[in-house]
Amino acid sequence: MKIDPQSPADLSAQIAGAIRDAIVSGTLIVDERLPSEAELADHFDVSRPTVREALKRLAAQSLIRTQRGATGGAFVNRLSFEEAYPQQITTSTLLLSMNAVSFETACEARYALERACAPLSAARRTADHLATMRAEIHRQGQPGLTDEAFCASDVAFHRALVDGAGNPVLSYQLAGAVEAMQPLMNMITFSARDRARIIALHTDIADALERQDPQATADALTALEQETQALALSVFDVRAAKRRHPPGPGSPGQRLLTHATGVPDHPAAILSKTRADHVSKGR
Amino acid sequence: MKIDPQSPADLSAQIAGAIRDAIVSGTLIVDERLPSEAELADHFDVSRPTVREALKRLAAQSLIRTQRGATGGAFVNRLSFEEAYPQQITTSTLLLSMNAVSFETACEARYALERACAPLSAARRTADHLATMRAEIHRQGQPGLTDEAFCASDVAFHRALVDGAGNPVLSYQLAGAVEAMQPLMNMITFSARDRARIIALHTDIADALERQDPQATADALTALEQETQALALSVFDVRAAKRRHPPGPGSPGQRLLTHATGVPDHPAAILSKTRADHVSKGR
DNA sequence: TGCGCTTGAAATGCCAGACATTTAGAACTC
DNA sequence: GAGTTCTAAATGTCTGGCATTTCAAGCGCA
Repeated sequence: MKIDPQSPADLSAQIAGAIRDAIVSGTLIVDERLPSEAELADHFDVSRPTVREALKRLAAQSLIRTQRGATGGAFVNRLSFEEAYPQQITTSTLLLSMNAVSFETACEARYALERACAPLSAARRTADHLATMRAEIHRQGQPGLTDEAFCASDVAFHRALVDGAGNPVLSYQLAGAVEAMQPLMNMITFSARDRARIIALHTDIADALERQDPQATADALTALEQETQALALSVFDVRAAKRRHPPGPGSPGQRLLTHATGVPDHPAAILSKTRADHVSKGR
Repeated sequence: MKIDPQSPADLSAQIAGAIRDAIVSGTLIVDERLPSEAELADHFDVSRPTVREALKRLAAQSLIRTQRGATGGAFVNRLSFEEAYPQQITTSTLLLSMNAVSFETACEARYALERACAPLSAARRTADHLATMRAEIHRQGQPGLTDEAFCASDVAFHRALVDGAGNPVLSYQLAGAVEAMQPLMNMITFSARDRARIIALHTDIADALERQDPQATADALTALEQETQALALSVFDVRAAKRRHPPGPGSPGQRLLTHATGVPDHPAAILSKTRADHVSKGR
């Protein structure tokens, strides 16, 4: 494991990269203890703070965890799905909010991915998954529910659908789509949305899953997608009409959000706070 | 923006979390310059090295970039899909290699996601995408091709299929699946695989996409999935037979890889090296 | 012998101060 | 006005040290 002191890149970045490669390639195995900071500093011929910066970079990606004390040190962390979820969601959220992604594109991707789960979920969903979905549908129908709570329930409903497929890899991959896109889409549409219509479509989905009918499940998801797209279109029309100078045909299209344009339409504060950084200690 | 000096969490982790929240919530907008390290140290009432550790954590997640010199500093980074790709792939690779994910589960997820792209790709694939796929098929048929090169070509083929959907969000979400799972799956199967059979199935896929036939595309993908699953089964059978004491019915099943068991079957060194850490400078 | 306490060592967490390097812009010269 | 030099600001790095946490060995005592 070597670094190049002449490289223009930061030493701490180089060191972090070298250690990361060792972890990814399996040279360092799970729960193995890395050399102490002093030993690493000696090995790479740098100072201890530089090594520490490198280790913090790795800790931020949950590749290592650190423990204080006599038998402490840095250990290769067994990256779990639970740990990876919040990072995935944070990254997906920022990708959508910082880039010129149209609502249509995000919505299309989200439902395409969810439809991929439909046949598996129809085949394997347990009674628990169905019960969760029914409960969320019921909650969504209660009067006085805030928009934020409706949005959260919506996410929980779709999470249950995805988890119903019984495939943790799928659930992980979908987490970014469902948990990041859904709240952003809702922020745009929920002020105008017709809750009764959404609830009816959710009921269609749950019914189809209960019957274990994959085609009906996919069709219901498609209907929900079209409903969402149509709703978004009307929202954008209203907004465009409100502006005195509606954007011409050469305009960049409707951005999904906020930060990219510097003109937030809704605060992003309802996004779940994620703290992907601090790795739980212990083995 | 405040931190709690009494918290058991590292100060640098707390500071990184506070700044991350500000970025995700939009309080700090893209390309905005953060206060200098000295000012941050003063604000949070910590030393400069501690602030630096926090900034390195954020840099490791591509949330900020740093610039040296008179007008330098730390800037909120516009997270691009290109930057997020390698992180996504590294994370997916480690999730698969460090956890007890069965080959069957990973394969199922991978093809479910890819089938989600099929209808979109059938509708929108350009001549370029088709040409890429045909070229990769041709390369796969050349004699003397190493297993690693065949694997790389396989990945390129499926990337073209996914990109054909013309949806950057989908392409990003699929990157983890295709680029991380495919090489791992190939490492298990490529020694035994029947290249001619794979090439025939790839040709079926390309043909279906050329005809813009979504159902045929999905069916061809399903056929490829079944071929892969069957191939994996036979590989596992052979391996089990080679062991003097084959695992009993209560065994944990066939793990996808390597690190989890500490007994690598194949070196993971062919995984593409990713350097998700060092953010390119400049705006 | 066995239990509990003390103490030491090892490791990370944190700090102070300093120097090196890079870079943009101001100031200056021609 | 163009080119050059100088300067200041900021990050990158190092030295050295202290604080804190944690385990384990050693010791005393019953």
